[in-house]
Amino acid sequence: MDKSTLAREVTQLHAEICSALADPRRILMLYTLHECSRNVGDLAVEIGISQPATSRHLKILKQRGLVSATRKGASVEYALIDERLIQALDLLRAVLYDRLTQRANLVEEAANYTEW
Amino acid sequence: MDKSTLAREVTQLHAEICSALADPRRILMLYTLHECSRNVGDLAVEIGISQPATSRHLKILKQRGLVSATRKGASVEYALIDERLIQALDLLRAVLYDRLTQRANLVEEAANYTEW
DNA sequence: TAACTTTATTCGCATAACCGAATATATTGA
DNA sequence: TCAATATATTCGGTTATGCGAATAAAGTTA
Repeated sequence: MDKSTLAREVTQLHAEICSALADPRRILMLYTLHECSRNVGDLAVEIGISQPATSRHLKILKQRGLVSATRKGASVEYALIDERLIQALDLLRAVLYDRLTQRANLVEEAANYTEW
Repeated sequence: MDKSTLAREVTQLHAEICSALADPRRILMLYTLHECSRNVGDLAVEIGISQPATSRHLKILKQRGLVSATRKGASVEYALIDERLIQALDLLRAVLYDRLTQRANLVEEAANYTEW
């Protein structure tokens, strides 16, 4: 594998990590697991989705190396792998907030905007 | 709109930003635009994809508020909106590198692994 | 206006992602 | 082993995303 092929592979993996983040439930899961590790059932209740859906989302996060899974008796405890995932999410959220704030200011300034 | 509805909306937008990052070409575009702003044609050459594909990817990045577009005569110059997007991408790439390095070390340590 | 350059969009299609429902697997404890 | 609990997977169908090819639209210059 030559250098540019390697770079392409890494960028592909980079995109796969991002696509693991590209779902609101999975983002909530990561923030929730950042508080503390949890098993599937508790996480399902916390996020408000079904057990199979929770399990499938966790599988995706695990495949991409974002969470770890440890069996604890009958249940499986999932944990956030790396604090930097939260840092990255926070940065993106900050960009988002700036965008919303900016838009809100425009609305204030121009009262003829009735919806946005 | 109540508080939890708002939170859900924001998380949805958060996920939409992440999904804008969930493609290797778009990641390359953001890193490329971080060097300097470019028009569509130059970016297409740099990334190595067609002009229509480039335009479509840029449309997605623009819709999600990640790049800006400024017409400069016949061409349109695209620019990165926010440095923090690169910081976020770098953090995710660092997590990825750690994962790859860790895996490589395991391979070194256990010579009976022939593929990974 | 006509020819040219640059960018954006549409169309038809293929693939990937996601869901609910049902079911399978794993673990514990009686 | 059997019942109960916890987790994971499969199935079928829907929606979202991506592409190339063709075409439209916008801007420039003669």
